[in-house]
Amino acid sequence: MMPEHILVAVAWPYANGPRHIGHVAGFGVPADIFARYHRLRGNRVLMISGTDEHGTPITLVADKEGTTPQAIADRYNKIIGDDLYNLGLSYDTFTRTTTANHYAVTQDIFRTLYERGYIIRQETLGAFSATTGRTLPDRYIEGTCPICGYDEARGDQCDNCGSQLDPTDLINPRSKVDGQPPVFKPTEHFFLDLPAFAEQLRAWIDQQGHWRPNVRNFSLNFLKELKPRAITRDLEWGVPIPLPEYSNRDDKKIYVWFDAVIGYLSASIEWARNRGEPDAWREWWQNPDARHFYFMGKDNIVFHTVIWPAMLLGYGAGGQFGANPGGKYDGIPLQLPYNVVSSEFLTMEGKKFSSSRGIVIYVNDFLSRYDADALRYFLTIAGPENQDTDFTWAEFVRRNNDELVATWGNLVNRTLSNVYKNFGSVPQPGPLTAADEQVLAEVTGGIETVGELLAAARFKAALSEAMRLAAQVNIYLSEQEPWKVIKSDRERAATIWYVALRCVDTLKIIFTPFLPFSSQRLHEYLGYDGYIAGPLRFQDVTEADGRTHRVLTGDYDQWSGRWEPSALPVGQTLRQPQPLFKKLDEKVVEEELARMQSRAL
RNA sequence: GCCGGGGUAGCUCAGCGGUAGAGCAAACGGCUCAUAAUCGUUAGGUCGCGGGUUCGAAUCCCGCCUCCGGCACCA
Repeated sequence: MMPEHILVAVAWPYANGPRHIGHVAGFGVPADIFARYHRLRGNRVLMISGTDEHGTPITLVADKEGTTPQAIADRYNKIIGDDLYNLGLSYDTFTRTTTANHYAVTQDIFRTLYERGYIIRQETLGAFSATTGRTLPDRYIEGTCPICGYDEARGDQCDNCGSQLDPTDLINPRSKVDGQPPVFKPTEHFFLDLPAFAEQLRAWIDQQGHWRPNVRNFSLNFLKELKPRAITRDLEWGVPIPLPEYSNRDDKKIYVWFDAVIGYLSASIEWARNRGEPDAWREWWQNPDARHFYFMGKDNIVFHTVIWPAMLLGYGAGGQFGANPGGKYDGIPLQLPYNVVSSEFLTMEGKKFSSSRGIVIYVNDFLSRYDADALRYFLTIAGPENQDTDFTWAEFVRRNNDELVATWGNLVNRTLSNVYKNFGSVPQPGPLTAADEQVLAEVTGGIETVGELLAAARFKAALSEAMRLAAQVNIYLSEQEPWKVIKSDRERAATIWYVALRCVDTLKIIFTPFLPFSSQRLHEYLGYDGYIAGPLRFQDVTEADGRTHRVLTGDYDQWSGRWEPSALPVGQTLRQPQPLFKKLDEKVVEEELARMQSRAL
């Protein structure tokens, strides 16, 4: 089978603070499982993302700390990058939106859309901060609701009566940031002409029968009331507008969302350049057979199903980057998303995550006490794949101890301990019985069944099936009782343990996308060398302007793992095994709840 | 308010037109190689409420209750 080109496009974490486990549950972990699976299958995967570093919230954090937006972005780019590395998220390129490359690609898309008439100018009445002169987004304006009299209504809606509002509707409007009344004045903005693409988008989305129904329905509905959308803001922090009259102005920039989605393309271009093959990204973006999978939370659906596709349609095969005169992909437009995999939300002990109220567990804090695979297991088996789900410490401990440790960890440990102690290497089997053949066939079948579920982005079902297969091997061992058999018939015991080892070795591959760290350790206990999948590394990239930034990447071409059944050689020497996972004390629940309580004070 | 998605065993969830399912928790039993891990058996639900379509409805339709999300300048 020809290797497929798969683009795994992961939502860009916003760099105004550390990210909590809800963020990585929604897109990071699922996307990584998907990417790892496809790499094991031998497909050519390009997994890209980065930190999203423009926009109002970062400027507010900077103001509060008396520093620059760039300093804030630098700090959280580092923390978030470290988190993703520690979680084993195997990005080909995890970069950032403040690179010269990203600015160039963003401006190319803006300029191309503008020249083709898809970006139009319009004057609007904007709200500005009286103290800083910057745009005050509707959400940052508070006042009394003209309908119900609630005095903490926001500029976009009243949380008390639910009415849709304009900031100018509010009685006694004031900035949420400094309490001053906002200044309203006319300002020119650029609008993306979304209605120009409405029919094309509708026809395209109609054909996407493989999308999750909520994604498709929601997007089609969104198309019904499509209006031009402002893509600039009165802000000094952002990508400059690439038009002569704005080149020297520092008060109007491209809106963060417009540049953030372009990151999928700019990061791909950066990946190719860093690799020394500047046109390599075209194999994913202009190859008609490539498939693009986007992973994000449900709040971001329309940016990926409507707005970004509209931008891509408008850009087509043009611009400075898209054009490939005389090249292999001359005149071929950029690819639209193949699937948009949206997750629901994770809640924390029954409540919404809230940094300000202390209802939160940050990724780095979590990983300082617990293993990445334990978190990856929980977020996959109990995560918000199809509906909102709740993270509780009690459930985390229970799933870790009763499922991960007891079923899979114990199967590995009892098998390796027995074989290591009694044989030291993979034993030579005698003739296989029907029971032996059956368990081998069932586990081998998992390569197919779990693989199909992974390809369909049904991660919860895929991991459940893998766990069921591990339980099947535990049943097999209970029935065969090799620890008894060895006392009278060493050859038969050797056969049983050989079968169990083969099953464990196949399950190791099946579990690798979900649990890469423990699978690697198991790989070594089984006597193999090299990396089954990994490792990740950081790379420092210096651009033409002399600035340097750090990119998370990895040498994934070197992976030795293949999505195939075990071919464990008889006689291979095992290494001394250790338990794969840590059993957690029940006291962890109380400790963590107390920790959360103290943060809330 | 409008749009979308949920409400199924004590808990977490799967099923989405053809005799109610899984894991965990519970009760009992087996095993003791393994991180007291494991294996088996049992028990447990008028599938949010009310109507309708159908030979047959968790599953389709209508209404209602309730929870979550989105609603265009939060990202």
